[in-house]
Amino acid sequence: MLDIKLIREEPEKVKEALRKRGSDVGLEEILGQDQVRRELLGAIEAKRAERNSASEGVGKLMREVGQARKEGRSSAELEVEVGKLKKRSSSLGEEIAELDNHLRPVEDSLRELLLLVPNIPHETVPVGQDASKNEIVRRVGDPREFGFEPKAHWDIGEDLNIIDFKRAAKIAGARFALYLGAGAQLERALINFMLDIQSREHGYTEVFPPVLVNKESMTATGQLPKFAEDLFKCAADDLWLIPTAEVPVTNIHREDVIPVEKLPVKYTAYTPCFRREAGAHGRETRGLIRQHQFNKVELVKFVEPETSYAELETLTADAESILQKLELPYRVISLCGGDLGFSAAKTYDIEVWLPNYNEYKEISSCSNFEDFQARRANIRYRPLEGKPLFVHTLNGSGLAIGRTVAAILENYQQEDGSVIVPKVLKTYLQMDTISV
RNA sequence: GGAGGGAUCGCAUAGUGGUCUAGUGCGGGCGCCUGCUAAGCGCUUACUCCGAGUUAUCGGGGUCGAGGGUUCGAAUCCCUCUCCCUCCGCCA
Repeated sequence: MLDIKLIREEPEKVKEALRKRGSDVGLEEILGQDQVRRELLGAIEAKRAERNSASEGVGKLMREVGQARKEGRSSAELEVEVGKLKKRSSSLGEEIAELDNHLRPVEDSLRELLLLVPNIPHETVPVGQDASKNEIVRRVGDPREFGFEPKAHWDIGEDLNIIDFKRAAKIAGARFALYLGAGAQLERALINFMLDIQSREHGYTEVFPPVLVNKESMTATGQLPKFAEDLFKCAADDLWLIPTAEVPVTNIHREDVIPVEKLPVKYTAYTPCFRREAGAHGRETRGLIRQHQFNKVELVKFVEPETSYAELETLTADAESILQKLELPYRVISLCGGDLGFSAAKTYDIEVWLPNYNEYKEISSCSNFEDFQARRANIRYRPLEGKPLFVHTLNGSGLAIGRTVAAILENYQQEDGSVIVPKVLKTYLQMDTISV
C-alpha cells in the first residue's frame, strides 16, 4: 500500500512511477475520495468536540443538582439547564450519525482503492513493458557440454522410477508430483541442505509456520484482494493455502513494533506452496516446473529503510550460494518495470540452466518491497529517538525445491541414464549416484 | 463438540455509568543527591487520524481484544465475533 499522503502531495510523481510498470491506475478517484473523507472528518470531529463538552456539562450540573438537594435548595433551574444540554447533545449525536453514514463507505472504498495500487518501482529498475527488457546482471558457471542428447527431467525421473506423474494425477490431478525412493530422499535432502546453509552460515532463524492462513495475512503481503484467483481457498473456514512462505513468515510481525536494535530480523522457512496456476493452461504442463503444490525454502528479512537495498544484494547472494554449492550454472536478472510483481519495488530473478530447455529458468525471486507490505501489515520499528516507522520487508526463494530437483536431474545426468549426486548432497543422501 | 473463566498504557494490577484528562507498582528514560557501589528523591514514559505552523509544538477526534447496541455520556451495561485458560468428550 502506498502512503495516501504521498499520493495527495505528489500525484504526478506517483503516476509517472506507476507508468514505469505499465500500470494505469486512476489516482483521480483516490484523490477525490480522500478529499471527501477529510471534509466529512472535519465536520464530524467538530460536532464530536461540541457533544463531548455538552456531555461533560451534564455531568457537572448533575453533581450540582445532587449537592443542592442534599442542602435542601431548589434544583429546578439546574435541571432545566441539564435538559437543554441533553437535548443539544442528543441532536448532535443524530447529526454525527448522519455524517458517519456518509463517511463510512468513503473510507471503505478509499482503502479498497489503495489496496489495488501496486508498488512504485525503484529508480534502478530497468524500463520496459515485458520480460524482454529484463537486464542480465551476471552469469555464474558455464553450461556443461554434453556428448549426448540430454533428456528432460521428467523422462529421467520416470526412467529412474523416482518421480511418478501419472499416479500423482490419479491421486490429485494434473500438476502434481509423486516422488519415490531416491526422488523423495533428494527432495528431503535439498530441504535440509538449504535450511542448514541459510540458518548456520547466513544467520537466518529457522521457522516452521502454518500453511493455512486467514485473509488478513493474505492482504498484508499483497495476495489479496487482487489475486484471489491464484489461490486455493478453504471456503468453509475462510482459510487460504499459502502460495509461498512469504505470507505466514512476513505476518509473524504483523501489528508489531520491533526495537531497532533487533533489526535486521532474518527468517528462513521450509513450506509446501500451493498455487492454482489459473491462466497457465497449456504452459509447461510437463515436469516439475509448474506445479499446484511444490516445496520451497524461503528467506525473509525485516530491515531499516536505509539498508534495504544493501540487504537485497546479500539476500540474493544467500540464495545464489545454494546454486554455487550445488555447482549449477545460473544467471541473475533484474526485472524491468513491466515484469515486476505487484508488491515489489525491485526484484532479482535467479535463473538456473536447464539443458533440455536449452535456456535459463527461474528458480528464485528476490525482492525488496520497501514499506509496501509493512504499511499493509502495520509492521514498524522503534528508532532510538522518535516515533515508530515502517520497516522495509524483503524476501526471496532460497530456493524452490522442485525446480532444483529438475536442474540437478538435467545437469547431472549421464549417458547411461543415471544421475550423479552433487558433492554437497552426498552426505545427506548417502549415495553417489541415482540409478535404476 | 459441551460447560465455565478471562482479555485494561512494555510487564503486573486497580477501576461495575459522569473530576478516568485510565490510578498504582515494576521496568525504561532524564535530572538531583551521594568518595565508589547500592539506595534515595523529583520529573517523565502509548499509538493513530484531522487541522494549524518553517521546525519545536499546539488544537481537536479516536483507541481499555474486535465490531455493533443502549445512553446526554460506556473500560464499566447488552449482543455478536476472535483469541487465551480450566474441565469434560474426541484424537495424531
